[in-house]
Amino acid sequence: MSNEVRGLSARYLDAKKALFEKKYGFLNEMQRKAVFTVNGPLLVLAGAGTGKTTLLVNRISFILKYGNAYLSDIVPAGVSEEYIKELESLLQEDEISEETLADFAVAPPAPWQILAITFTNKAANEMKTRLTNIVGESANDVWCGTFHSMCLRMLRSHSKEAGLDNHFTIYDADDSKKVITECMKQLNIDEKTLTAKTVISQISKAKDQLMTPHDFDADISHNDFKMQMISSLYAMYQARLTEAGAVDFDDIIMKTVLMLKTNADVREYYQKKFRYVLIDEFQDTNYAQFELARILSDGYGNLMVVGDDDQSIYKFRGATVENILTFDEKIKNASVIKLEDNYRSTEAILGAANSVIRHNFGRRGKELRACRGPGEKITVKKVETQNDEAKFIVNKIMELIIREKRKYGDFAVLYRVNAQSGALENVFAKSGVPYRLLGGVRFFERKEVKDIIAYLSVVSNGNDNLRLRRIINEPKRKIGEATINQIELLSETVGKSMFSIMESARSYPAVSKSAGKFEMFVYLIYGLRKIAREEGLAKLVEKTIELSGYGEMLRAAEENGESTERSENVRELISYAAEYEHNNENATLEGFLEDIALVADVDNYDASADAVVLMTIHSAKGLEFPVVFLPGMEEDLFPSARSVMEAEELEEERRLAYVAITRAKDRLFMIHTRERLFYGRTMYNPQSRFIGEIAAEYKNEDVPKPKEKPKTEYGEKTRKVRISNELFSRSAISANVGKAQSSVETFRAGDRVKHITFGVGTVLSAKAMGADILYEIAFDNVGTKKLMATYAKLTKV
DNA sequence: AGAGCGAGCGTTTTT
DNA sequence: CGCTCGCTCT
Repeated sequence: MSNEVRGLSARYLDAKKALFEKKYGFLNEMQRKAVFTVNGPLLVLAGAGTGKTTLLVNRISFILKYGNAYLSDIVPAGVSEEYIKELESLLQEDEISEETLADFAVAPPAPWQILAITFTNKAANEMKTRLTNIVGESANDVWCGTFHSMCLRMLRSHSKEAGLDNHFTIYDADDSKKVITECMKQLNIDEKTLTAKTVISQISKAKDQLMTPHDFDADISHNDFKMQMISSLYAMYQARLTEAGAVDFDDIIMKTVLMLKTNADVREYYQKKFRYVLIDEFQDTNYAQFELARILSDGYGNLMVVGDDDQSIYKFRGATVENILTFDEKIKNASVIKLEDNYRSTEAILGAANSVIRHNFGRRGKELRACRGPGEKITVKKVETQNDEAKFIVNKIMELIIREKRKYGDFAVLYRVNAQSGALENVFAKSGVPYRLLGGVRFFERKEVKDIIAYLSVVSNGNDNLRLRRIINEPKRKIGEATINQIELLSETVGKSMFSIMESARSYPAVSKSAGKFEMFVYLIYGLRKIAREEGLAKLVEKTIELSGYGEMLRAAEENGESTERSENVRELISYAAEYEHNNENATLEGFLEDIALVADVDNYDASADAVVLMTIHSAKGLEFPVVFLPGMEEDLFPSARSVMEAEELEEERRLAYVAITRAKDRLFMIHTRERLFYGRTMYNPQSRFIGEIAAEYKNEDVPKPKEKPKTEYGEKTRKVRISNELFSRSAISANVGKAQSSVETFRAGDRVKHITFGVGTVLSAKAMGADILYEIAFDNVGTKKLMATYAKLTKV
């Protein structure tokens, strides 16, 4: 090769890279680097708000369009001086077309050769939507979903290799617990010796470690009495699931990994298939999930993981931060890229977040850099009770809506435990501020919904003994506990499912006298199976509700004055089925049940609704809000009392605080109370240590003024009212306020008024502020408050 | 079989 | 405080 040609090659490669750099100029340098690094293992440490989803979406679309174009040093044969000049001149253009870049494409994969795994359906859907916006419909063929949905897809295609029935049922946490409780009863284990909760978490841990009941039993560290019991329970539990043709959530992952490990054909099939594997939220993965990622990416070795060790908040349910901390030790030749430019929050908020998280040890070490202005300092507010806390939040929201022209949807109230939501909800409900409460009992966990789903499960899988038990006498069919136990006993001795015993009850003397009742039930299921085959899914759900007598039962309950909520929920399930049918051409009952099992919450947070959102900090991960309130910033609540004993747990709490702080874009309020009623007990806790960890320059401590002596003139008793100098006449206010506010009643100083939250009081002053009126009111029981007319909802008394 | 009542207990949660 | 669970009584 002559010197001249080599020079041309270098110039060609430079021009190519420059063109890509320019095309992706909307990303920062590190993001671009992560997009272009498509070969080999890659760890991206992405701090909060550093554009992680943007990166993932663009990396996938880049791979789809150009494959290995950026890194490749292939130079087309006979590349000419003219051609390179043309490329170089393209660089001067404002816009670089995709066609131009497509010429550089090196072996771009088909969409189905890319596997992108997230933790929640929400994240998966967002990724799909954004990907579709860039690459169009081909995004649908990318394997993009949660760990569980992707594994299920593999298990379904290879159910035989995984040792599963064609129609297996998925048991949720509730189902698992029931099975465990049954097993414990059978083994005569008292809940006082060993709680079902402990057993479940141990089994779950074992499955995370890919330990079968056999492995568990063989583990020498499990030789104490308790572990022996757990070991027997694990074996028994697993046998029950197998009989019922069911898998639990952990099984979905474990069985996939074990199948891939033991079956070379299946393994090689997927290893050849997936040229690129991407895993999101890697800090929340467990051992089994890491193994899965490792095996699936072993064909091409293109495994990219993204995460933030500082946001690992799910250790309590089996996540191992070590996965991300030691990724580059475990996976050879891994590149590491850090994203530290934060586009979300103000300097004050980031400063606070950084100063808190710095107190943790064992970090990868990242420091978020602010790309926005300094912003307002964080407000730390101390109040008396949790009721005052809620009122402070509501008032602040109302104030900021007017002062800063914000929408209700801009606000989030994030708390440590769901039990805090009650006091907040009360005040919100009274104030008239629209709010949405996340958490609590989810739609698919409601009893009536689970019951109907249990019917559908039995229709789909007659072996599902647990679900059969659930509905066999719901509504009442006069099949009592004793009878059911006999069926179960027979089922165990004969080795057939409970349903098949019921089918031929007449031939078993022990239960033959109830055979008539069983037949009714069996025919009900037969009938529903026919409907499942011949009519649509929504029809099936509807007829299940009616033919089972469940609908009748609910209607009867309503006539006795019960709320219509349960009927509504059940009907909601019909619409859900109709929607599923609408969205899936070949909708099957099995697919529907699977969807329900994996898509937990239909009332998911909908950012488009203009309402304040109330939720736990855990649920807020991955979300962002212009204004965030953190109530309950007290020791023993946050950090929780249980965590302060153990350094590791305290660090997890601190990461949780970090997540909470970094949700805020513009404003952050931390509130703590002097006293708090919690589980019926009053606690008096000092402010959270996390407030203390925030450097003073980022926070404003709003220390309550030294106990203001209650001024008698504000009191109900004396009826003396201080009249402010700033008082406007009624007409002056109206004039200032204009037409838009005509529905708001106006008041003048001295008027007695009533506010729905604060009660009765006397107007001290009224002042026009733009289109609104600001009232200062001395409430008889609450002291002085300033209220905006648009939200104050005052009435004359 | 089902109502009624008292004891006990209560992080965080997605799939 | 408010829910669930299990026991007892009808």
